[in-house]
Amino acid sequence: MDTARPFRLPDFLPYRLAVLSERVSRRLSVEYGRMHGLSVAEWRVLVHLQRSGPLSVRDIHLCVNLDKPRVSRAVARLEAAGFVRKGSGQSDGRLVSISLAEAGQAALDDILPVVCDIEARLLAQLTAEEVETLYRAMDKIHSVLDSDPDARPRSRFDRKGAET
Amino acid sequence: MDTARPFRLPDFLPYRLAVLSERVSRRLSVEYGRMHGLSVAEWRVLVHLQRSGPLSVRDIHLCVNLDKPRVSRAVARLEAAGFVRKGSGQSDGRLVSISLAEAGQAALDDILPVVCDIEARLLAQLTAEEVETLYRAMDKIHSVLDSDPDARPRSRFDRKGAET
DNA sequence: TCCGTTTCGTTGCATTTGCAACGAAAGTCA
DNA sequence: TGACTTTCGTTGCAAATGCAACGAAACGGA
Repeated sequence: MDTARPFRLPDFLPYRLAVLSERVSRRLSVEYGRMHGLSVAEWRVLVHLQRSGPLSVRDIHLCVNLDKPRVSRAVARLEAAGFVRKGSGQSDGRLVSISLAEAGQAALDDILPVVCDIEARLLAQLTAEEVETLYRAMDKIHSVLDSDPDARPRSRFDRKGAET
Repeated sequence: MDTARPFRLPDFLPYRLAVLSERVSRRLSVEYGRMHGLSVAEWRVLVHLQRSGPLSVRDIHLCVNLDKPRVSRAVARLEAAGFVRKGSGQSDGRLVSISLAEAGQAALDDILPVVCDIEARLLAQLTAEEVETLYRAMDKIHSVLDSDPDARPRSRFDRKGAET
C-alpha cells in the first residue's frame, strides 16, 4: 500500500523548530531590545562576558554560536554604548581583551530578571519530567548532527552545560 | 541562601532553541540548496503548494510563517526557475493564483525523500515517547506565547496539524 | 453611482547576514 | 636571523531580511 503520508510542513521537525525558536527569540528581543537597544548578538556577548570574564573575540565566537564578524561588530557597538571595554591583550598583540564595563553589568542586572521570568513562564506549563525530556531530546538531536559531516560542528560550550 | 545560579547561556531555553534550530535548518538547506538551489522560503512555498493546491500569496503568507514580501519574492524566483506558475485569480482581480508546475513537482519528488530521511535520522535516537513529549512540550510553549500580547501570533496552520 | 476604506501583491530602502579576503601579529623551521 | 605559514580581528561586499509604503483592485455605504 505504501500510503506515504502526504508531507505536512507543520509536522516537520525542522520547520517546527524554526517556527518555535523564531517566535521565542522575537518575544525575547522585544524585551532586551526595548530595554537597552540590544540585539541578540550583543545580548549573547554581554551574558557570556559576565560569566567568563575578559575574553578575546575568538573566545566569544567559539562559545556563543556567532561568527567572528558578528562578534566583532557586536563588540564595537557595545563599546560605543559604553557597555564593554576593549584592551589589547598583553602577551599576544593580536588578541583583544574584552571586558564588561559597569554600564554593561547594570544593563544585565536590568535585563536578566525579566528574561529569566519569561523563560520561567514558557516552561511553567511543563512538568519537571517534560522539561527534562525536552532537553534530553534536543541533546540527542544534537548528537546526531555531531556525527554528520555535512552538519556544522557544535560549539564546545553547547556540548555540555559548560564547566568553566 | 538564594544562590541565584549564575546565568548560563547554554542552559537558557531560548538560546538552546535557537542553536538547535539553526543547526538543523543549516543541515537541511545544504540538501535542498545543492539539489535545486532552493532557499528555505522557496522550499516552504513549494511544499505548501503541493498539498494545498493553487493559492494566493496571502494564503501562503498566512500558513508557512513567511511575511508577504518574502513569499512574493520567493514565488518570483520559483516562477523564473519554472517551478511554479502564476495566473490571475478569476473572481478577484487582486489575487494571484500560484500553482505548482511539473518541474516544481519533480524537484519536490527529488528532495522530499532526502529531507524526510534526514528528519528520520534526527529522531532515530529518540524513543516514541520522547518524540511525543518533545512535540507536546513545544506545543505547550507555543500556547504560552499564544496568550502573550507581546508575542507574535501563531499562524493558524501551525496551531493544529492543519486539517486542510 | 460615487467616494472613502480595506485588502492584495509588489517594490523601496535601510539594516543585517554570511562569507571571503585582508593586514597585522605570532609562530615555525631552516 | 629570515622567509613561510598560521591565527586574530576587521572590513568589503553581495545577498537576504524586516518593515513601511505604494498602486491597483474590491468592498461598503450613502
